[in-house]
Amino acid sequence: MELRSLRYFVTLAEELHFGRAAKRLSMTQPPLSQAISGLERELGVRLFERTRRRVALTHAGAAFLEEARATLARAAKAVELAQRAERGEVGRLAIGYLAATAYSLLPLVLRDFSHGFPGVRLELRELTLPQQLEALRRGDVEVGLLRPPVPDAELEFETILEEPFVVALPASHPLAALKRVPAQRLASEPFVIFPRQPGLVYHDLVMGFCLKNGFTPRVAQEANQTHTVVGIVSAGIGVALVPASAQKMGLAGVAFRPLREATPASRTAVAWRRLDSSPVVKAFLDVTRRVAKQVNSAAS
Amino acid sequence: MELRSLRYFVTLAEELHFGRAAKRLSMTQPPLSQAISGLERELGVRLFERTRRRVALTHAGAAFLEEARATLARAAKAVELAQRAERGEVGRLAIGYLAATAYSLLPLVLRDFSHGFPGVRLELRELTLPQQLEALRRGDVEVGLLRPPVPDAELEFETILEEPFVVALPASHPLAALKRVPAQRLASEPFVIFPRQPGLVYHDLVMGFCLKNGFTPRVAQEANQTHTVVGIVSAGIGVALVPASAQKMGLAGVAFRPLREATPASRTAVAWRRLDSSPVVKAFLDVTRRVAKQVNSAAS
DNA sequence: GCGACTTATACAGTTGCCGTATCAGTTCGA
DNA sequence: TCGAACTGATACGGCAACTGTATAAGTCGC
Repeated sequence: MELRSLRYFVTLAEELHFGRAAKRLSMTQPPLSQAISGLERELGVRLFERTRRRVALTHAGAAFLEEARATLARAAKAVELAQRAERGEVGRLAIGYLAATAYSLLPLVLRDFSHGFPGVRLELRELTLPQQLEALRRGDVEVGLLRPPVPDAELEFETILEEPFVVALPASHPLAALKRVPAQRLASEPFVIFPRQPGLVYHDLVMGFCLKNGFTPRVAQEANQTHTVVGIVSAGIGVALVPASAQKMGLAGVAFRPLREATPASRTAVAWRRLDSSPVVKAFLDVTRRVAKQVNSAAS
Repeated sequence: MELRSLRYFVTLAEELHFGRAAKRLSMTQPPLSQAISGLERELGVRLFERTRRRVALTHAGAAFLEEARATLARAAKAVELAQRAERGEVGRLAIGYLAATAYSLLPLVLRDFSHGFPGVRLELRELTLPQQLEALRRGDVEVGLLRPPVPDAELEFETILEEPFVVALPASHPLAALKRVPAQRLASEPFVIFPRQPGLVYHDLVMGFCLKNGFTPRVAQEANQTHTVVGIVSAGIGVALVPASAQKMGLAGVAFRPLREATPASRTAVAWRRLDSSPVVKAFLDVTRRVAKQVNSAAS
């Protein structure tokens, strides 16, 4: 049995007239007669009650009509879905992200992506950088929002966002009265700082900045995630240098001030498996780049 | 697009090998290659990732596979359903029945029918005889269990059950002490009787029986349904002659006793529209006849 | 680097679908 | 009552599309 037979059958069932049905099907009446009787023979079921003058559905025909329509609809849906899938408009996408991105980049990307691709089910995993690398390798997530670099030949990444570091101070701290903080004034402050770990550059960036400005920071506390660092600052333990987007966290008890000196860039990147040809991933990367461009231009 | 293409596609998606897929499809490899690339061209979607040596599904192909399988399954279901419909194994059937049959014939018929034809959804309507005739004419029910005769040329009926009348007595009535009641002993009793209505024969049957036995019953109360009559008897208002199957009602406070004399037959019939060619109706009639035959032979 | 393997292409034969012509039966009006 | 119009079925020829055989082209493994 072929879909063509079903299309003929449904049309005839609607018209109950071979001539008109044939016309609607852009064909002549004889082949339609043949096709229908062929279908009946194939099924072993009389679908139409035919006098020489009138056509009516049998009970079996009525039952078949419902299913035939459903079959045709499902076939159309299959085509539609395949085409949308190729354009990356359907499927699922697991996204790994650093807690630090959850307040700035991620929500913007998610808003744009879910708006443009409502057929894609998103799975969100808040993961640290090493967890993300592992998840990407294992295929647990398809893309990750993280800090470059990504030292893995299987993975590819692209820096999408650059922002300066700012000083995070307890709200009551005297330096919070300044509009811009000179680096020198931090020389005697206790620091909350990212730990030195292989693959994590923040420790080196912050240390390098301090050394360049003539002092070695006194480490009061280490923490390896930005939101943890900011939380510790809000508790009054010390000051910290954090990416400017940390201000978006909206945490009470913390003041953020730009530095007078130029800081290194805090970079955010998106990473994916090098071999991944998924159109959903491609679409996500496109959205991410577009959103990041807007964020960058709005910041400058 | 045709189902053949889908069958080819699904098989190839399962084998991921043109040669083996072609073998499973009882064809050679070249036409399969052509059919698949034709399908891809028609959809405008690459379904397979093909190197010269390996075949893999694309993401769009995976999405299409799911729908293609569903489409084929639905098509198979359509065929199955049409064939079962022609055998009367699916559909719906609205049954009208007298309250009197609800305790004896109807449950037996329903049990057998729903067992033999689980695909048929039953709709049950308890209706009086004139209501049933109207419902049958209007097509609200396809079949009816009722009292013959059926005075309508559009309808056909068949008597399926004959049973004697018995006396229904208040449980405390002196005559309840007898094993069989002589008709004469009812001469002075107050009677609960079916009203005289055109098309209803019970009134005439009961009156005829009494007259034949030498008395005219004194009418204490009229009621036009058997279960109402029995209810009134149980309230002590009088005695009544009712079909033997009324005993199945299981109503407290009523005793049933056979009569010493032969009574007219209380007949039950099944009726349907003369033009109705529904296989479901045919199947129901068959079941009804079979069940009635068992009931009749068990009673004699 | 050669052989085996796998998919794509070329070409010819056949099947099967479609259109034209026509038949057969029914309905309706004169 | 008879014929004209209408409707579905059948006959037959043409053509498109599918299938099979033969073969090319590219890849993997030894």
